[in-house]
Amino acid sequence: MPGQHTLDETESQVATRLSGMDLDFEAMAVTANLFRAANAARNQMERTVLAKSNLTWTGFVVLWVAWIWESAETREIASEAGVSKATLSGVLTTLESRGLLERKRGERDGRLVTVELTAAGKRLMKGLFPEFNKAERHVTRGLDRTQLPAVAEALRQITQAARD
Amino acid sequence: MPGQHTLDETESQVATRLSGMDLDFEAMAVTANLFRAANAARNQMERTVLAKSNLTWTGFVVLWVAWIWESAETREIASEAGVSKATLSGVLTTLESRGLLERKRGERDGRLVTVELTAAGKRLMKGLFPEFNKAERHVTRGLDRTQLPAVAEALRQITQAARD
DNA sequence: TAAAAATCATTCGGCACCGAACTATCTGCG
DNA sequence: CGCAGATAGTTCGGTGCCGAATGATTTTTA
Repeated sequence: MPGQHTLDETESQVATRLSGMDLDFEAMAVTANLFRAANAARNQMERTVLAKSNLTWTGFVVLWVAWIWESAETREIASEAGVSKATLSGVLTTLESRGLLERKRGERDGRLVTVELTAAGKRLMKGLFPEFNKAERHVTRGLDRTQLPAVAEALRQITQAARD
Repeated sequence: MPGQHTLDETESQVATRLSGMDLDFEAMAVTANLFRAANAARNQMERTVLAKSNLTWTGFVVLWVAWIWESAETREIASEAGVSKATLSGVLTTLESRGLLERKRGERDGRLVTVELTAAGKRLMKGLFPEFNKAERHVTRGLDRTQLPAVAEALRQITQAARD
């Protein structure tokens, strides 16, 4: 019964299947595991932390950005959250309809919209974020604490490089 | 003009805003940068490599898994690709309608479906993958080559930990 | 061996997600 | 001033994405 492959099996199958091609296997291993890790961590946190508050991942990230910055312009939120402005527009509508945040037209510049959490939104984040952080600790528990800053830094480098 | 914050600005704002709370800031930095990096890399690769073949990220990953394993069962593809079987079902329908792969009912077990690339699918992957790998090299170019294996290993640890 | 339980894939409803087209507003240059 | 071009956000159409419910097949159990 095939079915489930381990990470090692997958990587060795990759090496066999692609041998002879002129490829950068080390870069491949980094990106492949980057996506696997991000996916696994996201799914884990959605199930264990976000589901009970009926929040999607992106909804949470949007609330988080607005919370951290007290008040934020939409283009800024889109950039921080890593979604397009089209997506953000829909997500904001959802969150606004649930009373978690408010849109405000810019006064000085009528094109801009700033977003601010409502009291309910702030309350939610205040209760939720410590739990979220516990999950963050959980998914990083396999790493030496001393190497955490180096891993974070490596990921920052990837982010920079991917922005061209 | 606020608008765009750098990574450093964001992280220092986070530290200020959350100071006093009992949080694991190092774990937070790792996961926050994990999602940023994965998102940035994915968007980059979608735009530069996948868009011209009119493939979505998930479509590409699904093709990739089936290509690497010659032929794969759907539950296996879903697991490797990091999507639910519900999502996979739709994606397979899309890719099948474009003639890139074929579904085959299991003969021994009638519940199973195996997926195999068509000739067109194999041709596409053969041409596309080297380009994809160039993009992988591109997004990791900010890292020391000597540290690549260690970064890949750290990401494997996160994947493991997130699978509970 | 018939009925119950398990396993696998698909369908369904609802939100997320994007690029492209559109509307509204602002800025700069003549 | 006035209009061309830039910039911000929303809308639109089509896919991805998930959990829950469903349908189909196999395995287990009584």
